[in-house]
Amino acid sequence: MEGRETLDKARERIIETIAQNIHLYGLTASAGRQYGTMFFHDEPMTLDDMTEELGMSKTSMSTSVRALAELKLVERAWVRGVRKDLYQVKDDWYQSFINLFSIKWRRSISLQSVAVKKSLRELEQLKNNPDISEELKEIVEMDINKLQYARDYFDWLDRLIDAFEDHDIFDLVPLKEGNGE
Amino acid sequence: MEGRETLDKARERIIETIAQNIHLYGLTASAGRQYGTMFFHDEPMTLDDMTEELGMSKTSMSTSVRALAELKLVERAWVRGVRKDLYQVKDDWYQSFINLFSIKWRRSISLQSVAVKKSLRELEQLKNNPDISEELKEIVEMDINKLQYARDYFDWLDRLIDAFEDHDIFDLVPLKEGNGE
DNA sequence: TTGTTTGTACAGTAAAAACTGTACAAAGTT
DNA sequence: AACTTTGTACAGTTTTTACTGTACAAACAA
Repeated sequence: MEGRETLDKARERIIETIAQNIHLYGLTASAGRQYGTMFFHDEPMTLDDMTEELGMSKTSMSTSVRALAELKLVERAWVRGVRKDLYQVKDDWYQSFINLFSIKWRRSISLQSVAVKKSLRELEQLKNNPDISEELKEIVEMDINKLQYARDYFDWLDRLIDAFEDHDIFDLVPLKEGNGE
Repeated sequence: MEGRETLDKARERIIETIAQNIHLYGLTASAGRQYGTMFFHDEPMTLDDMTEELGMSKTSMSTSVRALAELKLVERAWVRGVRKDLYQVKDDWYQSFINLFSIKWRRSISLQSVAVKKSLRELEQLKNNPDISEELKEIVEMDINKLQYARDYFDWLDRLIDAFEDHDIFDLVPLKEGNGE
């Protein structure tokens, strides 16, 4: 087999594997293919480059590169003399993993915490209402327990993400040597 | 407002919030609603109970409870005298979080590691091929570096999940008091 | 055995998501 | 100013996913 062919096959395998697994980041296989392509492309790429490389519409390239950028998997680059928007992958994968939590999980936890706290307040008040039956009160108390558990859990998740963001996680799970942490 | 009504609204808010956020576990909103319903339902539920409660087909309940069980968010329960399959939520949410990584992430990491190692082997061999041009060799060496980085990253992720599974993570990010760890 | 209950495979349908092409606004160029 | 280039909003289409209903196999009951 020709050398360049071997190289391309080796790359293609990685790109396709990324495409098949990036759903863990809530992204589509196409976005994954785009990411993988940029990963091996050593210069920053324009939307037209991606259209060319992936054979998809420029509109698609625009929307999915946006999704990648929102998760900070790629970033814009500036090269003098180039007017088109340029994108390149952010090459710190550890940070990208952390960003998934900082961005997607943090938002989700916040929404869920708000809901839990609101329901908790309502149920605490209901519990103290003297008009409710003993039977209902017992159910309310059980639900309060469940929601307190949920509140603690989301608080823990928040602290976990703090530990990611502060890089304390690397004390517990160290990088290999020579990884520059 | 009637007491029972307050309770139901408080529950409904939580169930809907779970439904809107369970995509982080790769599950559909319907599966989230099913999970939330079971969370507040103190007895284990049958597929027919769920059909009743959620107004969806039994087939749907069957497939989505399967997805929930695969992620170990719910488990089967046995109650003497009941012939139907019974399901209940697993009430350790910390463990459920860990299970997400043990199950979904671990599988994904394994697939990606295999691909990376395979491509790495091919490129190492290509690099040592004396017939390739100097130009190509340089590209190959850069790709090898990238794949070594990827290999190290997946190795780190694997060790991170080990730390989750071994509960070492709770040394770094402790539970609140009274959470039974 | 025959009859009943229960879960799910499978085919078909409905709904949602991904993708494309056109059209246009914003910014740059001459 | 007029013209060009670039990114994206939006409408329409294609593809995928979620969901339903039927049919049936497995397990149990009589």
